[in-house]
Amino acid sequence: MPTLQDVSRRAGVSTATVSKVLSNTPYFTEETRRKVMEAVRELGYVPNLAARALAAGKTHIIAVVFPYVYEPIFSDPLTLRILGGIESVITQRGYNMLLSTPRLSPSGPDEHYRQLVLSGYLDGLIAIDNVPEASVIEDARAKGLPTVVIGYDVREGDYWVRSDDFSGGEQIMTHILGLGHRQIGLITVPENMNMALEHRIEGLRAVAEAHGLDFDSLPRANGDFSTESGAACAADLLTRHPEITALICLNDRMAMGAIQQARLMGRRVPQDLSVTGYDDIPAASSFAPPLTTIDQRAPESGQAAARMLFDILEGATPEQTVLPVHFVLRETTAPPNPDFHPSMPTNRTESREEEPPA
Amino acid sequence: MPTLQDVSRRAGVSTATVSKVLSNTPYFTEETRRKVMEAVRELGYVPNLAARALAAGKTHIIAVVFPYVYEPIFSDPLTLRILGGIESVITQRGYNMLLSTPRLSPSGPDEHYRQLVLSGYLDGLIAIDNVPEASVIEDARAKGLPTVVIGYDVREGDYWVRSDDFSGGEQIMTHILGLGHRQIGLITVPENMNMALEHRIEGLRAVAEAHGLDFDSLPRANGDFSTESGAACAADLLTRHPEITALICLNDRMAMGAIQQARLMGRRVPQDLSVTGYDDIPAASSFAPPLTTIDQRAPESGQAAARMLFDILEGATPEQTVLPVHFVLRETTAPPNPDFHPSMPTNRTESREEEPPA
DNA sequence: CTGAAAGCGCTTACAG
DNA sequence: CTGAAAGCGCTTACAG
Repeated sequence: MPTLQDVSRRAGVSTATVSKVLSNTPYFTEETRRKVMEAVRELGYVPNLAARALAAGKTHIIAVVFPYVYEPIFSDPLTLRILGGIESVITQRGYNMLLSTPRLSPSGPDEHYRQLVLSGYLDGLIAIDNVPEASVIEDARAKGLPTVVIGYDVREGDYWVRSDDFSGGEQIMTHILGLGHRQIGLITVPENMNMALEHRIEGLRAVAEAHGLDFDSLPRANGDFSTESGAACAADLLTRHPEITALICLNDRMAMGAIQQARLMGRRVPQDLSVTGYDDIPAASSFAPPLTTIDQRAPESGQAAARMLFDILEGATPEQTVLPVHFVLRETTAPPNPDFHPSMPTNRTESREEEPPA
Repeated sequence: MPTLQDVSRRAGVSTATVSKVLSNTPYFTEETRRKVMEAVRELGYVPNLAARALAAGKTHIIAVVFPYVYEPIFSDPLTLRILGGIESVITQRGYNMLLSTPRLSPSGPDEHYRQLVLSGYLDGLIAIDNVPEASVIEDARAKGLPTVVIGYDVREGDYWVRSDDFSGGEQIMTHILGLGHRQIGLITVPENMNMALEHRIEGLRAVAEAHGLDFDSLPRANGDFSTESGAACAADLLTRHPEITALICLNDRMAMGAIQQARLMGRRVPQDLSVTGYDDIPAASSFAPPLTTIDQRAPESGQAAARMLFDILEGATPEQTVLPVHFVLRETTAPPNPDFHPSMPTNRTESREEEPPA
């Protein structure tokens, strides 16, 4: 591959001049510029990024960090949408995106990741961080690497973007209560697993208590975000508390699992049981019935985080951002059915299709 | 940040020695090694990757290339699963993954991407390439950058991994024909859009013709992979050809759209209409009814591609790989219903839930 | 406006 | 087994 020196020789100027022309420094004649650009074209010169990085101290690489915690991030549809949002602005600015997925345990992220952060390879870092037990940005903070986190695990002085999870929780509970439900089951995840979900819960709690409900006495089961765990939680809750008329699930996948399980147990959704999700993943709208849920605008939060990072890189001091959340009313919620008696034996086995009209 | 030189001073040895100890070159005393490692620890030394890349000519960065063609890759669930497969082996080998999503037009990929490929920043490249009109690996080929493509748009001498799309097509058609269907509609994408899909079609054709069917006369509509386009195609096909009893869709999202549309038009799936998908995306199993489809083992193909790349990097000459595909029988296919008469008016509006048992 | 020269932080033959 | 020194390909004050 041709180097800067090859270009300078061919153009009959110094390497300094070539470098300046290429980096758009002002102050050189049009003639010089022309000669240089011609040599570049003739030689097919492309700058060596490693050399440039070493000399200039800038790599044009942004790390996007999605820690592996309890499950592979690659099975979470939300991830891809956030990533897409981040990618669009990084690409548009001419930067490159290094996708890093450190394994995160209570003792911190893995060694390879830590080395990467400290290696000088990165101009900036965007991390999802909602796990209270361990941080993926400690080294970045120590090194002073420009960083923005998407989530809640932050400290004073960190830059962050987050979705308004509290409001999402409020909106869900307001909707369910407004429909007339009082026997409400909760499908959540264990405490200390995810701070975003804890804020959703606080939103639920605020509205419930404002309505005089004892939130802590509501039946509750913990899943792990997966569809399967949602089904298991629903089975547990509906057998232990057959009086339940509404199930609030903290993500869409658990909601979809819960609906399938409820159907197996002879409950029609939404007639005999209302169910809500959270996230509005692509499958939510094509699910049958389409899921009532919260759209947290994942791509926008990715974009906001990336823009914030570039602001920092340019020396600005951006404002922290809380992104609004949007309630999506679809077909899995309805008023409680006064005629439904859970003890009534149902002999319908799983039949997902309608019977032909009589 | 401390440099190699700081370490060498502290340890009382040369930088050459430190470098060798760190890179596990043999031939130095245990004592030297101990001194060096201690200095490294005390100083918290982390090698500068840009300097290492420049000096050694190896960056430990692998680019993963998912071209944008007709739609954002970030809305395709398959993408994430392939990416997950690739990531697992790249991480395990201690490499970093640069995710690049060039915009691809008939005149080739965008300039920024081309610069990246030629910049010396990359040790290797893994690209999805199924679009016949333009290649994302031309520059990599010219430069001699180790590359493996997932897909069909390859030339003699390229390394590739692909899923057995032909067999997938065969298996689908065998299943549909075996059920007794002869009035079959096809939901595909336009020609020259995707070579993998063309191989699926050839598989369908082979089996159809072996059964004496005139494949080219089968009703066919073109979508664009999206759920919405699947619905539109189904609407088109079922109105123009109400005699259709089975719809073969070339991906799951179009199949899900088709099923929703069919229901709107008063067809029960699978009783009045069989529908098949392709890909077995996560939503396929939780769809109602669960989708009969083909599992193309996306994560495995990602892994196979990454392993192949490391083989090349180590100087081996790996074999091209065709990955087997797996038929997934679920609940959207059944024998044709002799009693169904499409002309019969149906007054059922969209009702995704069962009626209560009489 | 242009160039000579030092320097970014490593690795790698080559000597010893 | 260890070290001196050149070199990877750029950028950046500093002079002129």
